[in-house]
Amino acid sequence: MPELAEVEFYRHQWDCGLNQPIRAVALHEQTRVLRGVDLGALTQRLRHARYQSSSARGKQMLFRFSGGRWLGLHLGMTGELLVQLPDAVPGKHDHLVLFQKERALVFRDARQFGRVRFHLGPDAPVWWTVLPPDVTSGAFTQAAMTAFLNRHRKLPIKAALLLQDGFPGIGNWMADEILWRAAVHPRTRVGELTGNVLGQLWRQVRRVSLGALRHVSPAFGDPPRGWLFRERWSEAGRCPRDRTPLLRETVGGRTAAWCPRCQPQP
DNA sequence: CATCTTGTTACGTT
DNA sequence: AAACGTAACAAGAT
Repeated sequence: MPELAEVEFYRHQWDCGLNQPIRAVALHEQTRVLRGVDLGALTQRLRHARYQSSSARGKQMLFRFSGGRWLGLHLGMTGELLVQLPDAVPGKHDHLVLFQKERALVFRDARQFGRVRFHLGPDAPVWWTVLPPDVTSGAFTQAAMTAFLNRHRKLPIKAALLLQDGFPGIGNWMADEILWRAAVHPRTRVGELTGNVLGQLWRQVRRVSLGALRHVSPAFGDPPRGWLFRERWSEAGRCPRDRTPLLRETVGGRTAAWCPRCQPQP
């Protein structure tokens, strides 16, 4: 499910456990989600540690615990964070559960495309520090975006928007939303985009990201009427602007939905 | 039963 | 060496 706004929603689900110690850790030993993790170290070093803070960069999350313990989480396609009662029994897809006195912090992921990382040390792990700047930050300038796109000139723009090195946190629905607003056909090759269109594209990356954070993150709400989001999932979806029936095809390995009138063939 | 899924990554080819 | 396209991962919904 999660793109940057949904990631923020889930991250805050664990806020109620801030400043409280972990009493016990439960995990599934044979789960894809925990691949590469030292399970013994995670279990023992997280116990008695206090949950201090969290942050998100794109679709990545980092949770900080006392004593230099760091938990990295990625939600994949179906991951979610939730809170249950302290005596909850971990379910089939609850791959990691942190028990506190008054609650259980649960990482659930049915499809197991998500990922857990664990790091010990005074500073954040390297994989975190080398993540690209958020598309909502000052570092994401039009020049920076263009420099990234120049390395992928043969790619359909829809596929380029899904590259996390250049557009961290953008996923399938946000990419379609951005292209619809910028009036760009998803199959347009990056190299075919003109200066004007690149400006539009950059503005819409920002608008859609900020809008998603505002509308979705607080309560997992849907974006308001007028967003492509409300139409793109259904077979009967229509363009919010002119009511033209949307088209859907696979572009860059994912389903793209677009308005053939607002986003004409390149 | 067939097909679909808001994500990455390994691998072979260009 | 990069960039590119596709299969694979796993499980539930339709």
